[in-house]
Amino acid sequence: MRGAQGDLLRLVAAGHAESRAELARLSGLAASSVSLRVEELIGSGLLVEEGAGTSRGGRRPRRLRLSPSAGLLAVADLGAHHARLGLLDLSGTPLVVEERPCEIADGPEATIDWMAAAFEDLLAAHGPPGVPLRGVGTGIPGPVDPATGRVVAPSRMPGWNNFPVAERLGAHFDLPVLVENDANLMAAGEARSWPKCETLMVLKAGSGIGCGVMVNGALHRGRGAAGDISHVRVRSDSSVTCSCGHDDCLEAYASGAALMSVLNEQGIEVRRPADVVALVEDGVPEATALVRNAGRLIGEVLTVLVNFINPDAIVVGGSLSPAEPLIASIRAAVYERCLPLATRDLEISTTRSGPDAALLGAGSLLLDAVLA
Amino acid sequence: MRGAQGDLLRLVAAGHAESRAELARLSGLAASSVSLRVEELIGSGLLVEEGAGTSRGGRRPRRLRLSPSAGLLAVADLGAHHARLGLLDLSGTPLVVEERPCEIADGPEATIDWMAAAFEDLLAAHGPPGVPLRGVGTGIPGPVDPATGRVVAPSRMPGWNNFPVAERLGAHFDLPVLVENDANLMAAGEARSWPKCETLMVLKAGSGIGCGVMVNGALHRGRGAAGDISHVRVRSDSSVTCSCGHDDCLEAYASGAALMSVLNEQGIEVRRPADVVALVEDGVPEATALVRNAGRLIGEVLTVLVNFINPDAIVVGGSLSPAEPLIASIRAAVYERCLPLATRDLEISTTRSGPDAALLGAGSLLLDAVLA
DNA sequence: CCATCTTCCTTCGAAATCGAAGATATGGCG
DNA sequence: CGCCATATCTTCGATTTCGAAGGAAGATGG
Repeated sequence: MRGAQGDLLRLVAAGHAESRAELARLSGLAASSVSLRVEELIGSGLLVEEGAGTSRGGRRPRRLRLSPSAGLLAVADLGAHHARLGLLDLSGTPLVVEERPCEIADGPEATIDWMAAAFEDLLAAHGPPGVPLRGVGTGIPGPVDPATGRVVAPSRMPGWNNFPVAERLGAHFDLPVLVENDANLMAAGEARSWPKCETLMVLKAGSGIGCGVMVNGALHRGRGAAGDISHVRVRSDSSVTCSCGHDDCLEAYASGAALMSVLNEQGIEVRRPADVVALVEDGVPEATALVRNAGRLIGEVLTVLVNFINPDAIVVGGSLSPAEPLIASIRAAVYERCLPLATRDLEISTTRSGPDAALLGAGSLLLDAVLA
Repeated sequence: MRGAQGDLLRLVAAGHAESRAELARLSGLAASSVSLRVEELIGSGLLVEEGAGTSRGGRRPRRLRLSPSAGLLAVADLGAHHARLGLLDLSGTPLVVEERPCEIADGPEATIDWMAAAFEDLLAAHGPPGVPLRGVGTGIPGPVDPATGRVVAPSRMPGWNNFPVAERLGAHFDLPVLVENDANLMAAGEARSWPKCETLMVLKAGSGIGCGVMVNGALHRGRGAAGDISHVRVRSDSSVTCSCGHDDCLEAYASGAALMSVLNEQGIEVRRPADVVALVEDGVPEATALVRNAGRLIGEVLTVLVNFINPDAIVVGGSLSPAEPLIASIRAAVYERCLPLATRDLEISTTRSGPDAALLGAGSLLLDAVLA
């Protein structure tokens, strides 16, 4: 997929362009060059022409789409006790998504080999015959060094520290490989659902607290830990020591794990963050109060970041996100304390991409590698 | 300066490239095309060949520089009671820099007209004859809407709210005009001195507290308030109401103005932030303690941002920055509390560009407009 | 001092890209 | 319905860009 043609494909795949004219506008190439290239791409079976779009006052554009047989991407999102796995076509549309149990504590070798086998599984069961796999990618619940594809100092992944995940996964497939933090993938996935938002913060509120940032339309990786807010010190009366060794980390008060441990101590049995959401929906006051407090603490941290980054939107996802009081108190804290200029057009809402956000994000980022 | 040629000029002007070979590497153009273009640019008097560079194991490169007669930029940095003004050549090198008294409280019309006159002044006195002015720009001690060039909701600039600064300045000069927040300009200026740092936080500690951010080599503007940290709530025993109406803003404790007011209450007379620095250098314990506390508070705020953005460096500038205890306690707070991954290669130090950082930044940003 | 390697830069035919003009298709309006 | 304005897409000659080959200048190492 040599240079300029890859650019055109990417624009179509990412949903930015649907016609030759749009491609010309967005790519900066002359309309005639675009036509030539598109003809070639159609000739080689990567693009297909599909009906006509709506007129904007003149001749209707001929819609372009990636051919469903252009290729497949196999993507995964690893959690502590289960993994979501999916196959996407090159435009990022899911063919299948499954959730399977999987213990990350089994260590990297076992988990990655299991993932490779699961991908083969999905391909055999759902892959249209003759359509080649073009890339594989996975999200990891911990920091990933963007340069090397290694996991770096994860807090809840025993045995994974410094493990070369990308390398191991690449040994199974001779293809472009993507390994990225799960919250970062969520951010990349949500970005497709927020086309007007150049800078976006995506909060993953589950048993941990993660956050991914898109700045100017691109994922901001920093040194691999960018977006981390879980070990920010929060204002609090009591004093709790976090697993990281510091006192009063956000994670120690507002993560799903923290909420669950408090509830369990109070004799209210919960096993997963979703159970907390259920309690809130049932109107159990202890749970509601806890969730509301968590939202306030998270919101106070976001306050600093909103003033600093001025995002266009804050998206809340993760297994705790369906709990209404969570987002309500995040909103309250942010709107109350941030600069008017920063909140004037700021939208704070729950995920538009749903539980597959990370898989979609993996697809989106993989495209860049596959169509390079 | 049509497209591709502008790109080449910009690479030379910004100091990224010094030879045809480097231009070819950085611009992505073929070496032969670069040679052609460079020949034209030399022909039209914008570039000059100047001696030979150092060999990297083969033939020595022929050094390229922007012609001193290619053009001038007039830039300013407005403060509350004075302004720095300068002329730069197109490679951003200052020809003159002057500081003149100037009351921003006189309102936008008077100030901007004064600035225009001062620019004419400088040109008459120091502009080489026949070299055209190619752009003007200024820094403003308040938020600027990047889209319109208007000042938005500034806290200490009576009469400036919503004033179209860029428009008024443009009325004096029919040229590209840049209006930008002063801390943002400082960030753009420092960035040239930190060539290996893709993402950079630049703190301006003066009578106020400002901050500018470069993300992936580009200034991050957000909605015009990006980088604002002055109204972050800090942990504190007492309770102070800030001018913004909220309690316990960083600015109310750690800004130069706040330090000065405390010192004056204690009967130690200070009029400018530099006086505070002098007291610290004289070993006056009240001043040192205050500055150290300010550094700690600032550092605690930076903690959150460092974890989130993972900058490559934090640069401290502004009139308070020469006070050693300030940066020492910022360092202490950040290194103590941030994630190891975020601080591993993080450099925290004082300005490399000195007091002209904002002027240099204005030049750097103006170039993009002038050579577009 | 000479062969060899590296890097810088230019030359020149091949290939890609452009842009102006025109062909095609559609909506709007009298 | 016919005409105009608008937008999409193609054709084709002019221009730009590329890339392979080679010349120029210096480093390296016998």
